[in-house]
Amino acid sequence: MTSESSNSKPTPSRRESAAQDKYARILKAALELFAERGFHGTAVPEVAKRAGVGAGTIYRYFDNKESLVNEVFRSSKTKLKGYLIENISGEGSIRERFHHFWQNLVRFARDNPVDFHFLELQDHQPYLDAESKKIELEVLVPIWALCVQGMRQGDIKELEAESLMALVWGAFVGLMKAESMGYTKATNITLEKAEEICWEMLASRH
Amino acid sequence: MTSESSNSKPTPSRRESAAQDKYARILKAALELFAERGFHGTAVPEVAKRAGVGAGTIYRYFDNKESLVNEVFRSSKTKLKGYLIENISGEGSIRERFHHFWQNLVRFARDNPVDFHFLELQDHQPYLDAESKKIELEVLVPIWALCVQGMRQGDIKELEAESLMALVWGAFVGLMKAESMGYTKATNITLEKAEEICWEMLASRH
Amino acid sequence: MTSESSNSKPTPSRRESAAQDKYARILKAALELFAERGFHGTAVPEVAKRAGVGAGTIYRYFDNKESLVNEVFRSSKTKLKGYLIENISGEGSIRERFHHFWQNLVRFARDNPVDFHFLELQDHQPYLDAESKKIELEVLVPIWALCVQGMRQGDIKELEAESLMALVWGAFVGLMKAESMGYTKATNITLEKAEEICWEMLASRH
Amino acid sequence: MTSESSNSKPTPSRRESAAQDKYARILKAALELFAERGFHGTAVPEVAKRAGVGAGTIYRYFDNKESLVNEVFRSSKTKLKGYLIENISGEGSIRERFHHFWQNLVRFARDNPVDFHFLELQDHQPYLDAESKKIELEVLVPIWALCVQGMRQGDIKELEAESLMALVWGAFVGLMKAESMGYTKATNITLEKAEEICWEMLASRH
DNA sequence: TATGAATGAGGTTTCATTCAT
DNA sequence: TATGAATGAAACCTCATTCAT
Repeated sequence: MTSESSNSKPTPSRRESAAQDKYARILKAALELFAERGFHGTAVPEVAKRAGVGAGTIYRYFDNKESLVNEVFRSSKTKLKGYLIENISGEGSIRERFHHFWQNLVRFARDNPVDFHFLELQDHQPYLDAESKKIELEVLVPIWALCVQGMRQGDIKELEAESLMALVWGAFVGLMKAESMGYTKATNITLEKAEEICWEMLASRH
Repeated sequence: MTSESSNSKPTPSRRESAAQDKYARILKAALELFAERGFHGTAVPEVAKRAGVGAGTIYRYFDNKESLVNEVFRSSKTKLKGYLIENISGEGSIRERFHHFWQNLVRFARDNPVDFHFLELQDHQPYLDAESKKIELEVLVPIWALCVQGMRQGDIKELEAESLMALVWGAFVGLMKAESMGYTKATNITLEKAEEICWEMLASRH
Repeated sequence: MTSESSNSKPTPSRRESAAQDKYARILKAALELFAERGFHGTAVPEVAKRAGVGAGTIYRYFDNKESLVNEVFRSSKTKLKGYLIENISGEGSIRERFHHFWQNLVRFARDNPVDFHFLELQDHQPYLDAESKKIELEVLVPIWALCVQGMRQGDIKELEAESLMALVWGAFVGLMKAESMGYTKATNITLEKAEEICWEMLASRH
Repeated sequence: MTSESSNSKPTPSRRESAAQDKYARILKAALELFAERGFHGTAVPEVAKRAGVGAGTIYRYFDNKESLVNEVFRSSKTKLKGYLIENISGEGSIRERFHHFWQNLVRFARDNPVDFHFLELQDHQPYLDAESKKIELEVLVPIWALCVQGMRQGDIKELEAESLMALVWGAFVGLMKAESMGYTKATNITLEKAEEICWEMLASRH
């Protein structure tokens, strides 16, 4: 009996996976709409419609709209975190590890443009709860570690790590934003040059 | 006796200035709330309350909420434009002119933190009208000119001007955002170092 | 010294006539708008604008919007009354007097289409006050008298006078309404034939 | 046990009929209030209250207030159309068919006084949409056909059909209006006489 | 006396959330 | 469990009326 068979008595796992699918669809629909129109500009029934579920169903998976946006935020941030930690900690020179960081960022933005847009082009502060703020920090930790180690080794400038990170991150976001507004096209070449430029922002001169 | 004295005979200018004052108060209140909660997160009567006027009064000065946010946007962008054009065009080395640009930006963000927050931390695209988009471009023109001239003189890297601008602007915004989120404190020293760092993003190496 | 001279001390009569003019302009503007959009569909400031006066001025001449519409109603009904009483009472055969009545009605509708439209195409009941209802009756009296006398003389059918009047009046209104809706064109010939037809509604057959 | 019994297992049709009932209640409430106070004089929440539903519910069944009034109009006109077509086309003498027409009109006005009042005592032009205007014409077609055929047969006067119709229809409306204003009482006898009188308006004299 | 800017109550409409099915 | 019809609070906006000038 295959899993597609019309089993009239659904197994727990079948049920569970159906629920997981529904949860995922709601999250995806919410992400898309929040990214496009912002939190207050998005109606819950619209999310339901796009997710292909009833409006009431959303409230079986999420306490309320604010809870939903926090889950979306955590989902996107967690995804971002997954990209960023690849090949960044541990071995290799600081330059090499920065290269990985940059590529991770590029990959995330290319693979998940909607998540990226949602995370960077909104002001989430008004509705973020404690757990979401915690995740936000977790994303930054490995980058911060990279900066601090780079400073200790003398490869990175002696400036507050937080400020350096903010400059580099901001530069990347600025480039993506310019692209999304149609001011420029972030080609691979541009992004490679941008990497070099941003590295020079960090690198101490010997 | 100056014209500001409590003249008991109301003149047209008195009325006019009362209206101007009211207009300004509405614009200010709207800016503050839009910056804090976004367009959709702000209710018109809240704006009215903060401006100290009746809800209906707003509609004597602005056609509708969308028109209001566009006027706020134009007001902030125009203010920014005013800051940015100081000492930027014309004489001096590219480095000097970049210094002025950076200082103008810092001054604007310091003098008008709410305008800065409003302009940079929202996604305005959905409601911007043609006139607002025009102003948006006007702000960028002098910076673009600086980049292009710098390239011609060999002082600035050979990369699309739009991308370079986006990187520098983004870096600055990133720093300010980090500060507003409490990650760092953008002291004068930090900002000076940031200027140097950002200049190096632009500067070609001889 | 002409009446147009810039006399700084207006005579009482000058003042009075200025006031009368303003009153008349308000009444006219209100009539036009009420006829076009109905009572609830018309905004008082619109009336003021069309009358070329300030919104507040209306409240110097009329207690409130309801009072205004009643004055408009009385004004139009009084005008109608003036038309209707011409050559109708007193001498001549019933047929001749009916002819005058019909012509009066036609003249009124032709001379004052807006008044006619206002009086006949609205449901005034909800806001008419006692005085207005009184005038409404006054308009009907001479016609009623004509009917009753015609009955006594055996020229008019033996049916309740009120019903006969209603049929004839309704027929005329129906014709005018059909014209205003574009279903037909009430030419002089049509109106003459209509007169004959309506007379036959009333006339007893010998 | 009939299908109207209190079936404890809700069927789609049960839901459907509940919705139909709600739709009908809203339509009825709207008709009553529009007839009484006109379109602009009626507030949507008032309609909701009278229909026994929440204010928001109305917007699940109708796009907006204007759409609601058009549906009410079409509903009433369709009802009227249903009455008017009975026994009017086809066989019988013109006089007989006019008799049916008149009786249909009387029956409609007696059975549906609110619809009649709504249809005749308002100026609908400002908000009628194309579909509503189409229905308006459809109602008139069979009467118009009756007139034209009567003319061909020499039974009806040689006057524009539209004008004749307007006179007769107007006469009837006048009578009903006079009754609703308390000027007269349209008894069966009055109505029979009125029929005869109106027929004479149409009938050609041989 | 005349004005029209100002107001807030009330209009139309939307939407987060609930609950009967 | 899932639905989506229903709701009423609250959104945006209008307008009858007032009142400082």
